[in-house]
Amino acid sequence: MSVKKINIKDISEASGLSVSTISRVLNGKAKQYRISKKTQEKVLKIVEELKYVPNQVAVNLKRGNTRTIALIVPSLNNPFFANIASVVSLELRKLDYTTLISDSNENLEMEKEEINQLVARNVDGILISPSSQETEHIDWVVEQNIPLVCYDRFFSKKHIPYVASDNYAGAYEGTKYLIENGHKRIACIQGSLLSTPNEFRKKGFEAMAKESGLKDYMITGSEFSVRNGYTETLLMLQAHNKPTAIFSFSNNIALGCIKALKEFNLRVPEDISLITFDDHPYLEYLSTPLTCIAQPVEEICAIAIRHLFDLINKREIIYQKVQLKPHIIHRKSVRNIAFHE
Amino acid sequence: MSVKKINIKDISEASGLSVSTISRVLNGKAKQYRISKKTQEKVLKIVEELKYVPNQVAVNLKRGNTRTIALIVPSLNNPFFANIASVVSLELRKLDYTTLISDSNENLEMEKEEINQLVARNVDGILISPSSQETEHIDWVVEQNIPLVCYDRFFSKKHIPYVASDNYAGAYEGTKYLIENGHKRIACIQGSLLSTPNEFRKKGFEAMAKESGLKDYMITGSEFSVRNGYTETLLMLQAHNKPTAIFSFSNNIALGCIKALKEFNLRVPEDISLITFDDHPYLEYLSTPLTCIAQPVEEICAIAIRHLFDLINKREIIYQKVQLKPHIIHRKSVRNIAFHE
DNA sequence: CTCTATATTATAAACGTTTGTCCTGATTTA
DNA sequence: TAAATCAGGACAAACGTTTATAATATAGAG
Repeated sequence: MSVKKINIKDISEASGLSVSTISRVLNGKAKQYRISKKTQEKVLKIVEELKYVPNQVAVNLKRGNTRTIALIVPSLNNPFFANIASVVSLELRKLDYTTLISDSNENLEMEKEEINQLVARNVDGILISPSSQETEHIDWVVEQNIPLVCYDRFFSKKHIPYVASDNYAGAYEGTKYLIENGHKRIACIQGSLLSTPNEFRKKGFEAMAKESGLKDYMITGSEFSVRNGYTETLLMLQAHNKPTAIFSFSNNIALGCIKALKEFNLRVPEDISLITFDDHPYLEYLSTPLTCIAQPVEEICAIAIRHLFDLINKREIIYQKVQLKPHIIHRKSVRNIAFHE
Repeated sequence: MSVKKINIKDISEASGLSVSTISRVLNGKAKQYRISKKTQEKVLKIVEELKYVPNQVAVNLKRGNTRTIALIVPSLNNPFFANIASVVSLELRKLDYTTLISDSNENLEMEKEEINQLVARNVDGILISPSSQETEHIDWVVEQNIPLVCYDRFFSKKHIPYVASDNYAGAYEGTKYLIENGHKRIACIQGSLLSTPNEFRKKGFEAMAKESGLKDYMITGSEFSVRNGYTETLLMLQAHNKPTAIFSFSNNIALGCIKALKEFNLRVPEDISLITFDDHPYLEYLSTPLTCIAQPVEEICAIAIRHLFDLINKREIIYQKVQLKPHIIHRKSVRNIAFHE
């Protein structure tokens, strides 16, 4: 039953050829070393028969690379990142690379541990959406010449390549849209204060607010989670003057928001308007189809991967910082109240 | 800038101790080999200073195991599996194992390739939701004594451990619920014909149909996808006598279903009732909160992991087949039409 | 028939660890 | 005082590959 795992030496013995010959035909170096057709066929035949597949661990050790890219996401439970994980792993597979998906749980310590693991495992590159602005562990990676690029979140103060949405523009436009629809009392529910997307979304919002003379607004919340969206909404609904519109800074926040609104029997958009960052297939079929600011996920992944491979292949690399414009998907959750009050 | 990756030999030289001593203190075998406190501290200090982290590739090669478990999902874009991926990777991390998530894209060839890769990479175990009933590649894994357990989908004809929902019971109960609510014309939209969950859901449905004398039903569809749900719904809505209820066999199918229903301006449940397999956070907030048959995801993951580790640790293992009862979450998408026609 | 090319395959070092075994002093036992 | 024990650590083989280099055989040239 239990067949010993067969290795290249077994093939060598079974064929009467040396291991180097086996290795060479298996690695397509047959002509380079002028190995006869006959020998090649013999090798291939035996390999086939014995179902030999080279031990990648040994190969990796010898070659020093692993054809593996690590993808660190803050949370796989966030559909935005699940989506990214799916896209990235499919893309990388096309390039014949394996993806190692790591969930840092929005936790710096876990992230550090993971980075350690990943470096120890000799990954060829790292794609990361960092959970904080702390960079010591990241610097360590870079020092070792391990290619690393940030996606979605990045380090504002470091020269580390990244690709992200233009969150400033997204928030700016979203806010503009709200204001154009007559909203004068707007509440933002933000996510992790430490993340760059949040920082820029906040700035974009504030810029538009300032520009249009909006005074009556609040920015609250502290986590990209359902719970945060829920409790913050609950809180603001009990304040003396409720906002006429809520700007949610992520899909999970929006979900919490909707939950709270429903419990309060508030209709969207009749009683209150809602706009959120991040699209999701279900958004269109909610009791009120949700207007959102959609990020160009596929493009972000594609460019991040390209940058990473530029690094891996040591191609001429300009200091890469890319911001992609998100776009508003208009659905039904924002009401025009310009003439209603 | 570019620091050469430091290895155990560097530590040995820097400390004037032999590599075996370094290795031993790092692996907690200090007392076993009676290494003095002083030496231990010295080693630890230098390791700390130089930020040495052992090359896992070499460790793996030497030890023959990788502390890595592969999780093969048919599609990460399916929230059900994304959820599983998240839960499994978090659980495994607690056990100090790394998870290698692989997306087989519902595609047997890809699955085979991946299994090859995974075996070549010396994973310590495989958790798989197979994309077909073909088992040649699986048998090959088992022959090599690589622990493998199926989750969600499995092989009906093989003695391979699995843990899944009791899909028969789920469909049986779901159908019963529909019938109790007066539905006499029911359409099922099924998923992949090759998958066991689909097989049992279909059987459960048919059993209940037979038991209650239901004659007027149809079973259609062939994929666990949004598109399948969409087109099948479109088709059945154009038939001469529309069903009064639709039983969707997965979340993605339901999404397609909802989309088609909306395009036809059909209200749920006033015009047509809908029930689906799989829960999802958004279901509660859809224009009609969707009644569903929820699978015990966390339990499935937990048990699958336990079985896998039983195998890994060669514990006494009874031929393990586990089916967990799903439960109906009652929301608003099924209408009682018992007295309406 | 010897010599040089040329075609083909073998040998062995190296990748970075772990670990069984051996070695050296020092201390204790008898 | 010789033998035995023990503390502390070093050596070197092994894991399964890849690859530079060496080796051998064959054939054609002269």
